[in-house]
Amino acid sequence: VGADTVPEGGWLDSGQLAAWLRFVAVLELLPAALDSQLRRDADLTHFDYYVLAMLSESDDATVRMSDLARRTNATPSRLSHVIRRLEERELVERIACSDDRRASDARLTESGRAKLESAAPGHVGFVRRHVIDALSSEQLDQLAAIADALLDRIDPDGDFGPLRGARSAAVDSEG
Amino acid sequence: VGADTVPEGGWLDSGQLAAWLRFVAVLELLPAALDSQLRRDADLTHFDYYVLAMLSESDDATVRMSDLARRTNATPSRLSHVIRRLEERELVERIACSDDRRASDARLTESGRAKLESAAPGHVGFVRRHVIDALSSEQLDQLAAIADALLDRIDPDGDFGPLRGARSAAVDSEG
DNA sequence: TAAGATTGAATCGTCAATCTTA
DNA sequence: TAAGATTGACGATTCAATCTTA
Repeated sequence: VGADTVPEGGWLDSGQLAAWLRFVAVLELLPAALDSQLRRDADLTHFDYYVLAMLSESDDATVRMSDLARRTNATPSRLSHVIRRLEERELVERIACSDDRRASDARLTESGRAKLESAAPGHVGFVRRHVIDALSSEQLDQLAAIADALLDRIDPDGDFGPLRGARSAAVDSEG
Repeated sequence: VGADTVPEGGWLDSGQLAAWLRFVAVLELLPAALDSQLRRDADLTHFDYYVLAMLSESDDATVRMSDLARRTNATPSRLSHVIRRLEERELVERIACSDDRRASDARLTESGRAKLESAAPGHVGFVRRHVIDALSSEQLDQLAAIADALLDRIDPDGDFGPLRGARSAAVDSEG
């Protein structure tokens, strides 16, 4: 590297900065909009909704806490607080685990399923109008690829989030 | 519309859902990562940093509160609390406005500028490594366009955020 | 009457510490 | 010794109400 180059990547050029500033605006405004819609219409945060949705898609509507934390992109602490609040509202219940007595399962109650089903149409409609329909189908594909690339950097070990990209269990490969 | 169509757009297909789930993971994890880096290295939230950065780029390092709220994508209430905390740490100061006595200006102090300058290299490096360098230059352009499209839906009146897209003050146009 | 800004109460998330069991 | 999970204290954001001035 020459002596008079910018040190280690340096600042952002104007195009990079403009893209970053717009993206930051989305990072601030979109979660706020999702929370606002769900709180107003269903008295749920977006994270609450997500927890209920992940439970509803599982066998017996039951998921191990540590697994649920991973699926909802949350720390164990955050999930524990949220599950406690949802349990007070009788939307979920906690069940002690028989095979591993350190663990516990969260389970969606009937009342929780009813809450989710009453909230879902409004929420899905909101997501459709504000995100899906705002983008062309090419842009939606691009967004998925971009999100994958970002998650590889933010969470390289895959501790959080849905299974992504092309590496499910690429341990036995030759590369 | 036919009688037996799905009501108003209906659910998301599997491709749309997969893209949305990945995007939601980014919305959860990236802000947390930004906050974590800045809190650890500079005792600032990402929003704190953003406020200081917006002030530093303005004439006399001074911005009207309502204007600063728009530029930082924040509600007046949120900004007011944050500015109070930053003022207690002597990183900003508030100045009563002479021309409009309802308004007040926030101004970056010398100490605030020093804080920003000491935090900037580490933060910019983090953004570069985790976002900019994770994407191709085509993807970064795509992300800017996607963010624009989303902001048009989330904030159609442009109450928040940086000036965007092709409509700066398109009032006098013919279209 | 509305714009600009602030405040206090309540809620939510984070961090560090803890407790139990594998 | 580490994994799974929880707790309490603290910090940050939201919501509704308020206050002042245009």
